[in-house]
Amino acid sequence: MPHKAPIRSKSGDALPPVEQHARQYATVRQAHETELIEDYVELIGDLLTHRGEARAADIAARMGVSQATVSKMIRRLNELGLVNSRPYRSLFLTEAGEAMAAHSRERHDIVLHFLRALGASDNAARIDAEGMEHHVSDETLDLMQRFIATSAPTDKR
Amino acid sequence: MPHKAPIRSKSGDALPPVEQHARQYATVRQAHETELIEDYVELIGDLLTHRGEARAADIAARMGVSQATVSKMIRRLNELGLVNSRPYRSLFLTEAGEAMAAHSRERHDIVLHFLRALGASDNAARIDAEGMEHHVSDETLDLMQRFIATSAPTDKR
DNA sequence: GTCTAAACTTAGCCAAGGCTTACTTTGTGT
DNA sequence: ACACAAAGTAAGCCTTGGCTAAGTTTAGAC
Repeated sequence: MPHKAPIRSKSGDALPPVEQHARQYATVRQAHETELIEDYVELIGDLLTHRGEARAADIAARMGVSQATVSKMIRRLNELGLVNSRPYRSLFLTEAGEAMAAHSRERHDIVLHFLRALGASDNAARIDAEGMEHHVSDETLDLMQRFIATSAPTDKR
Repeated sequence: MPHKAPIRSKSGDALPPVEQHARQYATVRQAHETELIEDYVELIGDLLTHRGEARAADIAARMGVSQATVSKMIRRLNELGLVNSRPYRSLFLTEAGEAMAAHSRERHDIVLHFLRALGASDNAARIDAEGMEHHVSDETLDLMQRFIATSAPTDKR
C-alpha cells in the first residue's frame, strides 16, 4: 500500500506539509468571513465620497441584492461598530468604519491599477480586483505597488 | 439635497454604473459558491496524484476541518457527480471531477508561478494563490502566463 | 395637509459549511 | 480470531447571507 513516499510526478510542486497546507486553507476561510463586511463598508465609504450619502437602496442596487439583505447587513455592521445608522435614515461610518473603508479602498485601488498595468481590460480588471482584493497579502500588495511604479512611470487618470 | 451629480473627488475612479457594479459583485458571489467545491476536488486530485489515494482523514487534515465536515462535503461532491465514493472506502474522481481538478490545478499553478515571478516569498505565494485562484479571469490568467514567460526565460523549481 | 410611492424594516424561510457527540466499520497487531 | 484504534458516517446544532412577503415610515406631489 503506497503511503508515505514524497512522490513527485507532475509538472511541479509536491504537496506542502500538512500543517502548512491547513494554514493556507484557514487563511482563505478567514478572509471569506471578513470579505463581505469589508465590501459593504468600502461601498458605503465610496457612496459617501462620491454621492454625498449612502442609502440602503443604493447599496442594494449596487450590490445586486435585495433591500432586505442590505437592511440585515446594516444591523450587523452596526453591532460591529462600523456604521452609525438611525432607522430610515442615511448611513454614516464610525471611525473604525472609516478606517476599514480607507484600508479596503487603498488595497482595491492598488490591485486594480496593478491589473491594468499588467495589461488587463477595464472590465476584467474591475471584476478581478473585486474578487482578489481580499486575498492579497501585504507582501504581494507591496510587489504590486512596485510593479505599477516601474511599469507606468506616469499616468493614472 | 445633493443627489445625482457624478462628483469625482478622490484619488481616482468614480463609481461604475450601477448595473456594472452589481455584475461585479455577482461574479464574486458566484465564484464563492464554486470555490470550496473546486478546492476539494483539486485537493483530491492532488492526493491521488501524489499519494496514490485520497482518504477523508487526509483531506480533513489538509483542509484543517473536522472529518464530519469532509464526510458531508463528499456526499455533496457525489451528488454533483464529481467523485465516486463507496462508504468507508477511498475516493476517486469521476471524469467530470478529473476535468475540474485538472482545470483548477492549472489555474492554481499559473497564479502560483506568477506570484513567484513577481517576487513573492514561497509562503506568501502559496497562501495568496490559494485565495486568488478563483477570482482570476481567463484574460488575466493569460497575462500572468505571458508575464511568467517573459520574466523567467528558464527556471521553475 | 394629505395621500401615495418609494424607502426601509421585520419575520420567517432556505442552503451552505462549519462544529460536536455518538455510532459503525475496517483492518491490524498479537 | 479478536479486540481495539483509527477511519468514516449520521444526527443535530449554529451562523451567514441570500430570498419573499408583509408591514411601517418618510417625504414629495398636489
